[in-house]
Amino acid sequence: MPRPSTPLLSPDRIRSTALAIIDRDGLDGLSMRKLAAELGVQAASLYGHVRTKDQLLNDIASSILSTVDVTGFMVDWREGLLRCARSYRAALSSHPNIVPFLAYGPAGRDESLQRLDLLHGALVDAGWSRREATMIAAGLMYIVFGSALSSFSSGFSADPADYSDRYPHLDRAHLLPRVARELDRDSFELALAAFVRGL
Amino acid sequence: MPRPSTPLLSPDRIRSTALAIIDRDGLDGLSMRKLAAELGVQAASLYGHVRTKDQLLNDIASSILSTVDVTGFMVDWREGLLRCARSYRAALSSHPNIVPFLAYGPAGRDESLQRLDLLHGALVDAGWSRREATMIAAGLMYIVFGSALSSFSSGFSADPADYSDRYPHLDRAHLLPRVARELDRDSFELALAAFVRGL
DNA sequence: TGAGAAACCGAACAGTGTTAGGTTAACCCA
DNA sequence: TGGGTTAACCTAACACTGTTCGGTTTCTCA
Repeated sequence: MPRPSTPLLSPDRIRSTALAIIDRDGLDGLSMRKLAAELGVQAASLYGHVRTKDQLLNDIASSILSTVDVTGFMVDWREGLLRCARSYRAALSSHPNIVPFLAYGPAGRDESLQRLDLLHGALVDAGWSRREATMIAAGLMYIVFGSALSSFSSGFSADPADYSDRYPHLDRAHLLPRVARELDRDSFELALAAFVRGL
Repeated sequence: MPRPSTPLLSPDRIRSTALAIIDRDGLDGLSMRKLAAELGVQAASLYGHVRTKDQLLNDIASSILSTVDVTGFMVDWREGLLRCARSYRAALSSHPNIVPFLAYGPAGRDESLQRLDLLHGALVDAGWSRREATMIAAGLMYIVFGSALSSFSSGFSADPADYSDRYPHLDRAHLLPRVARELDRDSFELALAAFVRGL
């Protein structure tokens, strides 16, 4: 098939299909050939619209992070931290399979930095020193990314019986995926509340 | 070269060489052929000592995590949390390039679970409910892993000039790798202290 | 001394991201 | 209406990756 009448590919379609594959099959489940096949196309054709796979993943990540909301900082810096962290986590946990990628490379993404910059400014305005503001923002990111990694409760999804005898103190209930989700959220809320309260 | 008089390979030698490559070249820098070459051997020979690359990485991770110290819980649960978190972070940050691997797969590693179990038991003994203990332990792991990801300060190591104009609020100082290390540690300590204090 | 296992190697398989070069259709301008 | 340019796709290939199969040699143990 040479040049089709209406283009089959567009950066948007590529990104959204790639994200769908990641959501469905995990980060390792995405290959350029598979992505191309899903788009009804050969792998090489993708490179007319996308510079590299890494760039594609970065673009996807950026578009996810762009949904993070840092407004509501004008009220109160504590409230601002809480909202920002919750919004960040919501964005990440809507596509958990891409989090390992974020955790991988450098965080030099524009979206991250713009939001970090806003956060930093708001904290300085609230009376913290620049250094303190940087550390508080970093601490917040620790909790957000740590909780999004899903290596914890969600990582346990094996047979609870395997664990119960070997780790007597661990509550078996949280090994069930359904409970794990909820517990993960509650753990995040607890960590966030404790962190902000302890400042 | 057929069978040599004294074996060239051993699981230990393979693990330590692999870890050295990871430390030097990053997680992506480790391939079985490169590892074999560094050991003066062909890639296929590795599979007589190691089941799979993933298993090798898991073993390396386990040996790193085995250095985490969870003693000192008998004094005080707060002190126990602090020590455990610091020890955990020290272990991770001694080999930062392997952290993305830990952040990736499920945390079903024996070393992780044994320590989590001890932590959990100590918290319950201190009067927390089982559910609370689980969430506190999770929160602690969020901070430890979040801070070990190095996607933050260490991820910025580009030219500070690139950032200063676009993100006016961000302190440029932390873009220097030397300062970043220190700032990362301080951010971790601040987050940890705030978290434990806020409980 | 002989059997069997242990340790390594060469070659191959299926998969990966990516590039070079070719083919055709759509578009724009004369 | 025709001709050249360009955009969009393709096939084929390259250099990798993890892993397996079968073979060769040497060591170990009975």
